[in-house]
Amino acid sequence: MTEDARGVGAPTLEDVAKAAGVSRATVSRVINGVRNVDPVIQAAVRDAVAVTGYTPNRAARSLVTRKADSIALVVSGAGDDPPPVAATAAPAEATGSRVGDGRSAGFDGGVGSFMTDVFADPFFGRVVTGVVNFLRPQGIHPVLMFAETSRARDEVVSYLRQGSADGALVVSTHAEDPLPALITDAGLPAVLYARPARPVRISYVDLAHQDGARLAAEHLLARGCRRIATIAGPLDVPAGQDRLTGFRDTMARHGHPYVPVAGGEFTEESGAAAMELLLTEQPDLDGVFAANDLMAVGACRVLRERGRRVPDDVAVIGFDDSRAAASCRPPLTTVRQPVEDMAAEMSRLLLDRLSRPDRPVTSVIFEPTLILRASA
Amino acid sequence: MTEDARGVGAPTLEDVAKAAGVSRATVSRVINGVRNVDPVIQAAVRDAVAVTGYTPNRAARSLVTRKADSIALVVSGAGDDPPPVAATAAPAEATGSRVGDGRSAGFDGGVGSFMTDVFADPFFGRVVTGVVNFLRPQGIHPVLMFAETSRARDEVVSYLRQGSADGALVVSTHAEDPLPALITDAGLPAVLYARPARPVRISYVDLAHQDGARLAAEHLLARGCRRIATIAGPLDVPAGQDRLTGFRDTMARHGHPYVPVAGGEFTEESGAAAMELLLTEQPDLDGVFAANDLMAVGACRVLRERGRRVPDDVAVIGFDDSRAAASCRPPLTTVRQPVEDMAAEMSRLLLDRLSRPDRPVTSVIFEPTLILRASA
DNA sequence: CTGAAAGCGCTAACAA
DNA sequence: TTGTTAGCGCTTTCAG
Repeated sequence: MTEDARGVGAPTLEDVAKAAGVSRATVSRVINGVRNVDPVIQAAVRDAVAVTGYTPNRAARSLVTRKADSIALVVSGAGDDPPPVAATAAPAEATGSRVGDGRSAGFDGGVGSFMTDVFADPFFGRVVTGVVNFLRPQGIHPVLMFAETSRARDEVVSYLRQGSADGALVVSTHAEDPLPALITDAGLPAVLYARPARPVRISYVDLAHQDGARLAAEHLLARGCRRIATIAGPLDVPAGQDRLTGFRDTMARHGHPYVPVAGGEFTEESGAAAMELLLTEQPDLDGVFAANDLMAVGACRVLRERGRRVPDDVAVIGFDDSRAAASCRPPLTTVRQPVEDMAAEMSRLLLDRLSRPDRPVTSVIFEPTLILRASA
Repeated sequence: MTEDARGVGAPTLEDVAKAAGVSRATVSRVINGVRNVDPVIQAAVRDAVAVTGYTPNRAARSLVTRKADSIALVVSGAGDDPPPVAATAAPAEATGSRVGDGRSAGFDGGVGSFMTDVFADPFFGRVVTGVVNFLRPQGIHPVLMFAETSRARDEVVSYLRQGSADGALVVSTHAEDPLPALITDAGLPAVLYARPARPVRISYVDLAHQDGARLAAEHLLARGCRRIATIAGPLDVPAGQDRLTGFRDTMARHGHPYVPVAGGEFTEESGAAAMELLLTEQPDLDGVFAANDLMAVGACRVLRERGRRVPDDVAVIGFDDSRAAASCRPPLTTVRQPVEDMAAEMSRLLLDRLSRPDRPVTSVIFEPTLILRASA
């Protein structure tokens, strides 16, 4: 063990200054790359830094710069507070919880459930990938927060107000999510993934969902499908609504005013269930557009189980181009949503706003593209 | 917009003190719940806090307490640095965070791939769930970091040394991962998920993998299976090795000195491939133990495709009791690894160590349990 | 039980 | 170009 547990004796600017025979200010300058420092002195300082093993203290720096050099990555839902459990004024600190046997007692309400659902969807991993890819080179790392209850939301706002993070990247999973409004009302910088269901003056990044759905419809039609149905996502979230609308519009424009629709929840299971329904209503259908890949995978499974060949009997198109699309059997033809790029752009917008707070609220809309694989 | 953009005029202790007609010290006391404060004054202070909308400044607090009230959640690999791009002698220490223009050129090597893989496994989401469930009530939120290259590892160490986080929760994905050693060598507090492949003086939480494998073997045997094979995980990671060893030992003890083994990578695809191999070697097998659920799911798929009924013709047991186990068809009988609880315990150990740095290195081993479902 | 005062380590004027 | 000097907002002795 090499001492220096970041505890007490951690070297400070003062130490380095002394070692280099200059002032604190000078050391600070070279460390922060400020111009106008004699090259010779720069070298001396660098040596001193190396010798002393100096590392700048983030708290001290933040205190004066008023920036945390940190951002929060928030996954937010729309839930209310969990059933007002015990009113046992939480004794601030304290922990305890001798684990023991194993089985999770599932305390703390539905936190686990919310988070489990979040991670079950490949979407979130892609967002993190995009965010980290962009932020890490800038030396900043996201603080992960979940805001599925009103208390959790307050904590997010409070966290930001304390200056623990300079801003937030918010991924909203539900339409009625109050967080975006809470954040902007507090005057805190944030960028959303996807346009908020209710208008809020906040920057966001989104996809032209309708265009994507149009691409799917046109492809199905061009392929010769004539008895086409669709599995929609939740209609209370803009993405679900837009994908359905876009699909219907295009179908109508091409002489198919009526399209059978079954609703799903963006999960594989719900997609399978919807497919069953559709098959009942129209046993001879020859084309299906699912509003996301997970549902398309479920649909494919059901089609196979029902003796339909994909794509020979029924062509299937998904949406997102998530990992599930490529590993599906057959591989899914799908509409690509460049989640990683969008997440990176979201980060860029936030950093931009942080460096120039006067910057106006901006949105960036990405264009989807059709990815051709085997299912259609 | 309601002013107070956490920018300039944020109320400070001073403001609250003034409003309450007391000193800063007193306000600080009530805010931090220190005893010995006149109830009347306490009330007055609380009012003042409410009126002013005061929120303590985290940087200022950290500076004096020397604690960040934050921990890092690190997913680490064993990779080396990406292709030695530019040899631009890295300017010693320094941070400077010279932000660039913005646009992420998708550089930084295969970060995306590493992260994508991480999220593809249901394991990680469970770890996060357990960690957040435990940490959030204490008001602390994890900073997400990936340490798949040597540079990334250095950044993690540096991040901790800067005091940006008080300690680290490390989930290692590879055997040769140098991070645990790097961290302890720097005298920084950390807890690992799973025993390190190479001995390191560091606390960790782990599962009695061998016992789990024994449970699986015994169940298969008790069920009447006699031609049993196993799909192993990567043997360079302790979990993979132990699950195989435990299975083999138990089988041997019960008169089955030879067990066909096919290797997998803990992924569904590799499990499917392994199953194919096994079927070739021993077409009449009637029982399979897969070292994790994902591989078991792949195995089930292949078995079905090859006309075997599960569990009638072949019984299948998985490991982990991940979400995939329950949603598999048929639902998987599996050995449960209480990941969420283990992650919570890991957090508890770290917090414990942080509050009492003298605490000795500790490990907690959880016992697996057999979860009976339909596949065996 | 409360107030006064001394910093924590760093940056950013302002001088020199 | 470099050094001096104020603080940033908070906790924490140490008096009172």
